[in-house]
Amino acid sequence: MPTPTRASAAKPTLSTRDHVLDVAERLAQTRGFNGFSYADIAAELKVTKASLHYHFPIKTDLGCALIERYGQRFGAALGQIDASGRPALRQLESYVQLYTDVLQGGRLCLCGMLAAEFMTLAEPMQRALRGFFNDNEAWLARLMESGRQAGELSFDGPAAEAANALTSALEGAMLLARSYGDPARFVTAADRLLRAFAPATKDGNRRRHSAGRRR
Amino acid sequence: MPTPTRASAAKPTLSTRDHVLDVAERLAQTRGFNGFSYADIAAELKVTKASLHYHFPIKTDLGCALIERYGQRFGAALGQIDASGRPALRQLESYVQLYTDVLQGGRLCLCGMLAAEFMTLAEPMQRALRGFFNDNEAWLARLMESGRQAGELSFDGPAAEAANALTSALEGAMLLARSYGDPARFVTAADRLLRAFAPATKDGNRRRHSAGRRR
DNA sequence: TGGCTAACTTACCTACTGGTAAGTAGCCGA
DNA sequence: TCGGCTACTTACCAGTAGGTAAGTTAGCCA
Repeated sequence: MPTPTRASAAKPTLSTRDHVLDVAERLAQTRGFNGFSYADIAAELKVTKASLHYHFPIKTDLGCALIERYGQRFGAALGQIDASGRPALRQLESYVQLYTDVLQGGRLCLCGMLAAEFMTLAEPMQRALRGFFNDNEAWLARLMESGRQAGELSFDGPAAEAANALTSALEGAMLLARSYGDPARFVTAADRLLRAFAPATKDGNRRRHSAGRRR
Repeated sequence: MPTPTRASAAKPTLSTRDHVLDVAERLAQTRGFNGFSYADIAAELKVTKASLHYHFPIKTDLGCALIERYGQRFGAALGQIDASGRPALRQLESYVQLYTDVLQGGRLCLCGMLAAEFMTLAEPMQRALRGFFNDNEAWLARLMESGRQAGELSFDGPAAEAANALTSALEGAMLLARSYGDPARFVTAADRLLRAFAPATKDGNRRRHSAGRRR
């Protein structure tokens, strides 16, 4: 399969390398980075291990590429939420929906999974991982702070702390929900979290938001 | 080292087997269950791999023993919290402190770590893991429900859901805090969570609890 | 004192791990 | 048409994984 005629559009070949990343990503999100081998990917794509090493000389290269691509996609999704211009609480719901979608595909957040394996990862992967969480938290904190200022969200303390707490809680909820094979567990926990950020109503209660399916 | 004269007290030998579990536990909590091998334990204890296989024929046996012992210790700690007879919010703080202590030792919760690796674990370990989370959630739900009835805690919805959400959030907060090598991140997130369960005061705000060190 | 058992060790096995070296097939631009 | 490049393959490799078989040693009990 020698570069399938490089199609019409862009420059990069958009082929084997991407397929490798797709498979590796799925394996990493379900079994962990230490839970799959080059041989697993090779078997699935019906190529040789050596061909994988051509694209990603050592496994750390593969891991870094995985985090980078995941981070870019995630960033793009956040950009879309931004662009929607909806109220902050709705944007927060969309943010949570990102996690729900991943879990419903039987996966964990790639970076949550890698965080568990953190101590076994080479330093470049550790750095990339922290970068992902930093970007994520920065975006969330910005949303939350502006939401609070607009009176659309309510919480106390620094927005960065609230953002970190929310991300952490979502990562943990994915972990536990998958152990029970029950994504609904995640949705329930996530709803509860979101409710805590809804602004108080006149009677002093917090607004109860959509009990049903969003989106 | 043939059964060190079976000492004075109890029946089991309280020796190599326990040392093996100690080392395996630490490795599992730092590197994950797939992140260490029999050889790692053997090297550290200066015994042969085969001797480990004598105590735990296959790795799944070791894993199950790990979860069982961890669950018993955790259960005992919960029993002590129960027995303290302190107000529910204080008990909740003690519960959180259990997690803080683990993290400060550079470790993750054993079962949180195993939850990440869930899909790679043999069925007996998966069952044992769900058992741990069930027990944990049942204890927490009981505490929270009775705390709510006593007016010492405030939250809405089923106590079991609140319990699941709290445990999930703590597990996730450990994960992220360790990636940053910064246990304070965990403490901050945990404080925020606890605050959400404190009963409302007359002025409609939630009581701000001890910003400093508990315990 | 002689056999039984617990707790090992020595020596080995197969499968798989990440990784490499050297070759090759097809395209592409000069 | 020829050299060079990309994207592979074949054929390896050493190290490590989990696991086993068979022996050894020391205490314990009858």
